[in-house]
Amino acid sequence: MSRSRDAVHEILRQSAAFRSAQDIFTEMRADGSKIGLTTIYRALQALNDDGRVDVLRTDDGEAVYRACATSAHHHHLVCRGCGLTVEVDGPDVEVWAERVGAEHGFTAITHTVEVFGTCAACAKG
Amino acid sequence: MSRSRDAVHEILRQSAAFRSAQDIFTEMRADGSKIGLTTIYRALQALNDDGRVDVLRTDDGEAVYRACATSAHHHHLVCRGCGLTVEVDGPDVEVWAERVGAEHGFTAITHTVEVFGTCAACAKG
DNA sequence: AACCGTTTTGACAATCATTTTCATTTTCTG
DNA sequence: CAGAAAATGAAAATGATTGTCAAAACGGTT
Repeated sequence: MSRSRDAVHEILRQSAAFRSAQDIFTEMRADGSKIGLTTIYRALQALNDDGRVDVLRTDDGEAVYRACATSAHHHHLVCRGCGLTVEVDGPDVEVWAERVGAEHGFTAITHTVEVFGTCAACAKG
Repeated sequence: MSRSRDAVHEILRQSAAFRSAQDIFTEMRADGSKIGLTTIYRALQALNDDGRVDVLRTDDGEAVYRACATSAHHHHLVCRGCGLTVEVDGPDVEVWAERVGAEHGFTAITHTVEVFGTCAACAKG
């Protein structure tokens, strides 16, 4: 529901990179929208609750969001330069995480795995 | 150098969990120290620059620190209940990350991998 | 011990992302 | 269309972190 939420979702769909709330706000305002920053935060939170967008934290603690193609469990390969993101799979990693947890008596294992690098385009400068 | 920095380092050494700046501040003040919060932030930053402490972000974006036993590359298995942390190794994961990056033309690959779970003690309640 | 330049420290203000509050507007539903 | 419920935006409140700056602690030197 809600027009704003769809608009925010749409912005994310059109971007291959993770985007911050401020970032989305700036783009939408530039496009003539009168949306408020608060609404964007609410939309992102709702989209995330519904599993429609993924969120991760940058090194400086800012939350960034992305509309991923799949809702299945996956990881990200993110370009440090332009933010270009590729969704990747890591069956071995899933198994490893479970095993490591079990070996130390931990249960209800979850994990976060993100891979960073410089994409081919950015490497050229 | 600096007394405060050693004091902060010492607090971390005595904890198996990741700790926040505020958290460390509260403990030191309770112990009678007159240290300021600013100094703690500076100490943590310096210790991190020197590679003496690891840092990671909680889900709500707070930075938490830990003095790890090894300075070599490793990952963490963290208890969601008490924060108890075990340093773990994942050779397969390193290889996987490199391969995934290379497959997509990315260079200068790095990665973050953290495993969360409930430790045996916390599972008992 | 008194002196002096350097480093460290801590109180306080400033920043920045995010959340809350609250009154207004929009959307639904009957 | 009325009236209730949900959504919105502006502005204030939070909370972590950083910047500022003057006071305090050091270190080495007479």
